[in-house]
Amino acid sequence: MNSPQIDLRAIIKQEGLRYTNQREAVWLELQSSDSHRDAENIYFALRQKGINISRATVYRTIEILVKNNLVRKLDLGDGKNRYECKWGLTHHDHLICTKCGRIEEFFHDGIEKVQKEIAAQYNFTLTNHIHQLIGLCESCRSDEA
Amino acid sequence: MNSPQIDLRAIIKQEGLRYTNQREAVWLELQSSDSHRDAENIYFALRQKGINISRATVYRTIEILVKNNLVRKLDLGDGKNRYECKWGLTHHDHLICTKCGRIEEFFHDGIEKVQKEIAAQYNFTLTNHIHQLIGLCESCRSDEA
DNA sequence: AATTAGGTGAGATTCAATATCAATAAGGCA
DNA sequence: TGCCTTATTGATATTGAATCTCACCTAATT
Repeated sequence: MNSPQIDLRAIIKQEGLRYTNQREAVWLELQSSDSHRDAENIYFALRQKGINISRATVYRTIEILVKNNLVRKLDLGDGKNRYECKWGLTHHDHLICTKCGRIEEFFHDGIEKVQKEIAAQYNFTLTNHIHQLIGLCESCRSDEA
Repeated sequence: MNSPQIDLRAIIKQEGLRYTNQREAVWLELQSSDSHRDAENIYFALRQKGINISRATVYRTIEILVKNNLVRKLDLGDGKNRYECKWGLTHHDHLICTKCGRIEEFFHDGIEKVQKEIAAQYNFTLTNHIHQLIGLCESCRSDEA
């Protein structure tokens, strides 16, 4: 399921922004992997490929992608944001192993529905949610003790 | 339901730590309000009361309280951790208004159960979870144009 | 009271993320 | 195509929460 060509150029234009090599590069880099990467990781990956880009631009571009719903920002609680390309992915939340950092994705329709009910009950208009199950994965648990 | 006297001294001792004025002060300050406060807020509140304490000690003490399950650390995604005194509170998660910062608390037994099921399914030992519903509260929604 | 090991505070340090601003390049137009 | 306007970029400084350092202080035991 390789990127069925999202037209980033069109999206960027629609926002009244300019389509630059750097913006394209960040988008391609994010698309190249389905893992949960931080900004520094993206930055180094691009530099290593010989692409001239600065941290500032990486951060700025990711922000544009997030705002346009192409990329999801994750806060795993370790002080740095992670990003995952949303393209081709269905919605999911995360299970996180505190020891090895392993991340599993889960989805539960019932929870999604209940979330909406709760929001309605409190008169909130839901725009987002964060749901992370935190613990030890199987192999890390057996390592303990 | 005012603090039915948790014996912080006993807990601190049991940890092999010393019971100091600063540690007591941080605990009392956290107990004095049921809102979601950051470390800086606690720090200033104590200083304003004439208590001599440093940021380092505030952070260190809160960490002790968190480890001993007296205080809950919240990451609301704005770069600073918030803390809430757990004493007398039942478990709950949060609804957060992105505009005014208002925080509502919710609890749903069904979700709690499903979380455990999901963890079991992935062979994770659950130690914690983060569940935040993010959006606009009623009044902020009507403010929007 | 003396001892001693843990605790504290002021300030330095870390680190992710953002701001600054001169230099650069995208994209419309002639 | 070349020019011009203006958004964008990049090197660097800056921010801000949180942590570290280490000399001084104090709780707690004898």
